[in-house]
Amino acid sequence: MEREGTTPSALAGRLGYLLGRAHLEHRRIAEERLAPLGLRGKEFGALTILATEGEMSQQHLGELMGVDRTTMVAVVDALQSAGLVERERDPRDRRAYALRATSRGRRVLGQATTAAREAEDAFLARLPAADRDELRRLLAVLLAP
Amino acid sequence: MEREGTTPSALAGRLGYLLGRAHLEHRRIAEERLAPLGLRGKEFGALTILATEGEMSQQHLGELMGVDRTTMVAVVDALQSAGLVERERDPRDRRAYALRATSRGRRVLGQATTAAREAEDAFLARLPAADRDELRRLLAVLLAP
DNA sequence: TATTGTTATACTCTATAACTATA
DNA sequence: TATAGTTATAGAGTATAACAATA
Repeated sequence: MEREGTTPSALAGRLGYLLGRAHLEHRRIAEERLAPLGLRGKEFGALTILATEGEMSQQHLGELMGVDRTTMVAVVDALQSAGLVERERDPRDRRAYALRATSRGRRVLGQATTAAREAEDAFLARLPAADRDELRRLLAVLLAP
Repeated sequence: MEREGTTPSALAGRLGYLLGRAHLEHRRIAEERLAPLGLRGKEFGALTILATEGEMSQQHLGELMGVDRTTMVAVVDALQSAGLVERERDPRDRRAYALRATSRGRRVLGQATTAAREAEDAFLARLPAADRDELRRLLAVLLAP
């Protein structure tokens, strides 16, 4: 897709169209704000999970994110090159890594979290606060297991 | 992405994550229901616009959909091969087409619209009716011009 | 000169298959 | 045998550049 444009009335009520456009537009804003920190969206998500939930394998991290393990290699490569995540072998299973956010990773994550919140606020600017929470709630219900 | 899985608590409130997962899941269901009719999501969207708003050029159709004109070529090719859309030159500007849904196109669109509504219902199954409308309303506000 | 549709091409994203090292 | 990580590779999907026909 190329531009934002206006919603054609024929698609105005189509959920797929609305979700697709909203997702694309939010991602555009979020990637723009994360770029100065050297982070892509997936890297930010991975760093968030590692900092919040502690050490885990690449495979498990990928499962939590809904990303294939082959895709996770490049994501963790990027985080490691930037010094935000460390790869250590898990002593209980030396096939797997114990991935860990570095202190620098936690510091950058703090800035990235602020940037992400600003991106959300920019994207949600047209909605009053109550509606923002309602949108999050509705989406969370749809994705609940 | 590969599977559905559960939402990791660290990302549960992240709008980008919620929108991305919701969009992906809805598209999965919708493409599944449209496939028996020989339609992809974009083809369904293009056919809907043409049937609703009348003849227009490929360029204009692409702009309404938020899709590049080079991408529209294959979309319209598919619709034309299936006999759902006709390409005629616009007599007022012979560089452009006047794209038109055929009667067969309108007939298939009727079935496809039913399939799309069923897909939306399946996706929204967890939400009461009032919340479904609310979700659509909130997304529409965010995308308003 | 500019624009519509087209093609060739390249780039991004992601998954499948096959490898290695461990289990 | 099976699994974690890796690589090579292939397939979508989409965009950029260049072209022909028309304006």
